[in-house]
Amino acid sequence: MKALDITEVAQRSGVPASTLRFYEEKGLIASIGRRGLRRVFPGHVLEQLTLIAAGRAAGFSLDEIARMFAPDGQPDIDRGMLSAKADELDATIRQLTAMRDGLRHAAACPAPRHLECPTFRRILRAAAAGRLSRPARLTPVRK
Amino acid sequence: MKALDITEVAQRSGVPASTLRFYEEKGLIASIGRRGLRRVFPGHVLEQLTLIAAGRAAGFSLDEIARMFAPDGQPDIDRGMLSAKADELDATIRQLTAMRDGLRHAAACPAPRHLECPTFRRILRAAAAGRLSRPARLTPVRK
DNA sequence: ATGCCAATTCAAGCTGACTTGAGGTCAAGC
DNA sequence: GCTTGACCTCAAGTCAGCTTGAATTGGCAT
Repeated sequence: MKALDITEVAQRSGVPASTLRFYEEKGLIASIGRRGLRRVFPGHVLEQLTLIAAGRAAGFSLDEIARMFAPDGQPDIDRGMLSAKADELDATIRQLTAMRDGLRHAAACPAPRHLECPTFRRILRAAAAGRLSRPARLTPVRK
Repeated sequence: MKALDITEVAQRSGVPASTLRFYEEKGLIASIGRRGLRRVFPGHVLEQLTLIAAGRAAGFSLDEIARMFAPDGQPDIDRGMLSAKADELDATIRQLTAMRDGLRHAAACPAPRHLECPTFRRILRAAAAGRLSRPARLTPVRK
């Protein structure tokens, strides 16, 4: 796979150069040299970046993601960790679903005080019940 | 509903007093007076805290929660906004569901390299494609 | 050989949601 | 009336994940 300099990586991946440098510093990706001042990355860095984005989307921290890569950049994913995360996501999904239903109900319910509406209270309980553990951040809030 | 001082609220809700003060400063909850130095809150603050927790669980920021609910816990903003939020949550839920399925697959898949597994790649694409919108944070990382 | 321009380094700053610490105050118990 | 202890205020610190700014460097075109 062809080598790409940092600007090309930034353009193709949509990840800002500053973030690429930051990720390199953190050990999430590795450059294979320089072209003048410019970092040069191996072509597969693009897939790594996709993986990183997906991991972030699933709620992994950068540190956790870093732990998933072997030193050579090959994914070395702990399967137990993956299913643990899947379980976490399941809990999150249930919670979000309850919240969504709560919001829909609140939007439709004519009761003057939602906290007194039994349906809303039931939904609240459900939403508050399971404790999630990690953010599922997405949309890098790129403006 | 009976008034509670800050310590009682903290004990019953599990929310630290420092956080209660912080929430009050932010306008998310309101005290109704003092008993000596101590803030006194109306009894329904407990339900408001539940609502706040649920909102945080669903990925709303404190500011958003403040905007969605009047200080008394009544949904304040127009119903259109509430259903818009519900729609947002729906998108997030679909995304997380795809991600969860991806993780489960990765945990089970015997392929030596996930990046070479077609299913995993498809899931990666899906995860990278749809952009979630918000974090779903919970478990206040209370140690 | 001389500039230009973009990339580099390093430190500092930013946002969100709190927590922590220093120093002050108040009601209550002895 | 004095000590005690919990709460008070206000400022500063923390953590993650980046971004921004200042000063520097190096390839490329003239």
